[in-house]
Amino acid sequence: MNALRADAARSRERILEVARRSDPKDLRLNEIAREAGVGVGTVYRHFPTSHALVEELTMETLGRLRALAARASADPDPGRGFEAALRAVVDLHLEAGGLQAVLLANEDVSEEVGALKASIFGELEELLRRARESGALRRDLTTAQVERLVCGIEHAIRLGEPEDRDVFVDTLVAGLRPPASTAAGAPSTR
Amino acid sequence: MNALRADAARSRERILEVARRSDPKDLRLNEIAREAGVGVGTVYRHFPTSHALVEELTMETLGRLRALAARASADPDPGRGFEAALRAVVDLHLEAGGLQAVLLANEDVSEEVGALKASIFGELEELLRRARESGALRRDLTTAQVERLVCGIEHAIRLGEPEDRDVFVDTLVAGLRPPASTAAGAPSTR
DNA sequence: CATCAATCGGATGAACTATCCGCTTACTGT
DNA sequence: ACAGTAAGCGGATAGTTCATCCGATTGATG
Repeated sequence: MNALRADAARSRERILEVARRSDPKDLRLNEIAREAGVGVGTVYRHFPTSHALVEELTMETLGRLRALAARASADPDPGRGFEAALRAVVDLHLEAGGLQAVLLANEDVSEEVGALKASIFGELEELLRRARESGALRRDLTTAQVERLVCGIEHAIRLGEPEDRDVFVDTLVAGLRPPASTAAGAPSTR
Repeated sequence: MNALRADAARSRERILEVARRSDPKDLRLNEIAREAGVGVGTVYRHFPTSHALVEELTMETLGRLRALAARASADPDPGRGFEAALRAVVDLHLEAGGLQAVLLANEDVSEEVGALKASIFGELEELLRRARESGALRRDLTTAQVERLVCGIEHAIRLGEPEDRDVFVDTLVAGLRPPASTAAGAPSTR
């Protein structure tokens, strides 16, 4: 279907290569065009929006996120799986600056991205459901809300030094546990 | 010292009035000039940077923040004072969009703002110190870090609906408590 | 009311976005 | 090998917003 012409594929690669070195939160398409030795029109042909470009840059990260969610879901201990996933997800956010924008967007440019996101959210929904049932996660938080809290922590870490990461994530993890948590006991609905 | 000329004072007021209606995170000085019926140069004369304008807009909020910190410090129960302050501070952040930028800036345009901030931070430092000692706050978090976490929560709330506020703040509050809080020696006054 | 420093206004240039369209080029079939 | 053609390319360009500069204006002062 998408038999890209040879020169087009080359341009696309050039653009992506340059874009990868740029800040995903502040992509200047014209500047990228110049650095990639390509016309502005070419960039806009391949990526009509800077968000489209961010999506493309984030694809690989999305793949890793899905794998990570699957692995966490497979953990026999939902609480442990959940916490591990949480930490890994925060790391992913910190590595890939565009992840937050891609995950939060409710409209996706690329269908591939949309499908990946749906798959990821499905997996996470299931993971969190089990975490809630096992008493590892507050019952009054939806998956979408947890996602936003992760974005908040990402924001907080970016405001300061990377060294904040561990304490901040610890803080988040602790905050997500049910209040008045009694170790491993039954969730006892408060 | 600052005997502002009559017309200058008038312009200044006009500008501030218009600016108060704008989004503090996205001030367009040229647009404000137009709406205020004033030349662009006039705006830039009074506020050389959009940050300077934000500072001015945030002055009142800073005053409220200081009062709030003082009140919390006066609470005989440091834990309760701390938690109350935390909730109020988050509210302040949500009301005044520019607060985060002003608090996080390490260089202040206005000396008045600098002095206010210093006073506030001093008060908060003391409040948090007592909170830590009383076991209401993790010992491995500095005041600056807590401030960043508050900014993170603000970010998370803004990503979604305002209804998230209460749960999110609960989450933060819970996360800030010392880990393994085995109620041992917990001074809780309830 | 003459003087002048403070203030004003907006023309202006720089930076960036995003579109449009004539020119060029890689593929296809013969 | 080569002509035909659709896909792709490049960059001129119009539209924005930012921030500066400076000649014209005006409020304060003696």
